[in-house]
Order: sequence, then structure tokens, then C-alpha cells
Amino acid sequence: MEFTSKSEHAIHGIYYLSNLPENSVTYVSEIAREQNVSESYLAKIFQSLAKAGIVSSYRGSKGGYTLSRVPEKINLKEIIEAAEGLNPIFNCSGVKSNCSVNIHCMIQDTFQEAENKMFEVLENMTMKGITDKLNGQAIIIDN
Amino acid sequence: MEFTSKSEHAIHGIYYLSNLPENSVTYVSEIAREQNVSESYLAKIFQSLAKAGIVSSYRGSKGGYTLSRVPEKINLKEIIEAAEGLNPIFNCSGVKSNCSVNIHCMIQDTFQEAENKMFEVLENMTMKGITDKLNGQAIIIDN
DNA sequence: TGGGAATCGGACAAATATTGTCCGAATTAA
DNA sequence: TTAATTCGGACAATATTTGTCCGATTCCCA
Repeated sequence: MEFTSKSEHAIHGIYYLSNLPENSVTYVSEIAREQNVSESYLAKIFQSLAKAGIVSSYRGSKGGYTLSRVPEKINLKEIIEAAEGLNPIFNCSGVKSNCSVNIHCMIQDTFQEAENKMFEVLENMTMKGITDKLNGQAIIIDN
Repeated sequence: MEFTSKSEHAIHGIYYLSNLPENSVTYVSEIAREQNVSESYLAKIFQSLAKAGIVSSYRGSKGGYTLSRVPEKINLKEIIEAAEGLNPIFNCSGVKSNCSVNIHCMIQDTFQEAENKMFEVLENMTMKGITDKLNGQAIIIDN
């Protein structure tokens, strides 16, 4: 019950782009080098992010990736969904077969609610919220 | 990002015991047969549940398992924790290495909060809440 | 007191999912 | 045209999950 490293790579990648000047186009190779992760793997993950519309891709020489939106409009939930795909956190095999309880299953319902609460938190945190944090702290330290 | 089938087997196993007369001792073999899952695998899961104090085990002839507490005092969170062990849903490898953001990481914080919200829901649902549901529905239908 | 029946615990095997690589194709700038 | 990049799929390596097996331990019961 953990998010895979795809989520981590995706978030860190978007984080990297968020700290760059708007509309600047960046190679996957640069991001991978900077964050010390496998380039070919990160390339796959960025393809997913592009499909999800979070980043825009440019092929060919001088190609690369850029954020499709400003960081305040990109939240953690959508990055995770793009990177991992979305499956319910509790996938009961009984649902598909002859489960005597499945008239209306409280177990399924509860897990669904738990999942919703989790994603609600992730949806409310934007990349801007994340990148701003350090600056905010620095100011406090300066006082 | 899903709970494994251990959680499902554990919850269904506890559910089975919850519908039995209090203090009745049941073999893993019976539960496995009833729920159509691998006996040896379920046996492992019940060992974890016993270690966690959710069920009590009795060895030897006429041995087996019984709930350690009444169903209203057993919640989904603890069953999952017993079955899966607890790891944070987001395990950032950057934390262990030279992450430039880790003075106070908003990403980590947000995932932690998301996890807390999720488990809060699961903690608030007891086995009694689950077993009662069907009866409750039947009454409504009767009206 | 011995045999049968159950859990315990660890080692191991099989199946599945994740992580990572590679390469040909398509695209674009120079 | 060439070099550089993403795209997409097939594939390989690794890790995790799922499942099995067996000897040890415990306990009931005859």
C-alpha cells in the first residue's frame, strides 16, 4: 500500500519544471541528470504526464517538455493519477464472484470514502504550494 | 497503490468470525474453505492477526482462532495494519539522500496528512458496523 | 502416555508487478 | 540532410506478492 516510485519521479520532475521560468522547454535528460534517476524510465513517466495534459511535449531537435499550466493549477492528485493510473485502493475479489454480502457492501463503501478523503488532501496541494514553502520559511528565519 | 489481498483475506476472515457466536473457536481450514481461498496463505495471515492481538489462537487438537474482542471494538485500520504492516504511502527516496528541499518538505507533509485522513475513515468503521449493515437494510426494505 | 490435530515459524517456490532498457519511428531545428 | 529529441512498443531485470511445505510445538483425548 504505497505509491510507486513513478509518483515520486513524476512529482519531482514537475517540481523541477515549476522552478524554471515559465514556458521554458527542458529535456528529460536534463531532469534525469539533475535528479539522478534513470533517464529512460523518467522518459516513460513524462510520456504519461504529457498524455494527461500536465506537461506539453515538443519533439525533434530543441524539443523537450514544459508545464501545460502554471504551477498553481497543478495538484498532487492529478500527477499521481497520470503517473500510476487510478485503481481503487481496495479491490475486493468477492465483488466479482458470489459474495453473500454484496447487496450493499460496507467494506467497499468505507474504503471508497477513505480513498476520497486521501485524494481530497492531495488535490488541495498545488505545485505552487510546494515550491513556495521554502521561500516562506526563509522569510521567517530572516526575522 | 492498492492494499494487497492480505487485507481482503484478513477482513473477510474477521468478518466470518464476527458472525459466529462469541468465543467460538474456528479452524483456519474452515474459514479458508468457506471463503474459497488458499488455506496455507490464510494461515499466515491469521498468524499476523494473532500477533496483533485481534484474534486469539489456540494450538493443538480442537485449537483454532477466536476474536480477542467483540466486533464493535475491532476496526478496519488495525486489521489492515496487522495484515500488511505499516509503511507510509509515499516513501521519498530523496529524504535519505541529498534532497535540496528537505528542510521541511511539503510533499512529505501532504502525503502524511492524506494518509492520516484515509486511516481515520478506516479506523472509524468497526466490524460491527459492517455486519449490522445488512440487517439495517432489511428493516428499511420492510417499511 | 501416546497419537492425532491444530497453530507456529521459517525457508522456499511461483506468479505477478514494478522498474529499467533498447530500438525503430516520427518529428523538428538548424 | 543531419542531429537531437520525444513516441511507443517490446523486452529484460528486479522486487514484491502470493502461495507451498515441513518440522517443531502445543494441546486434547483416548
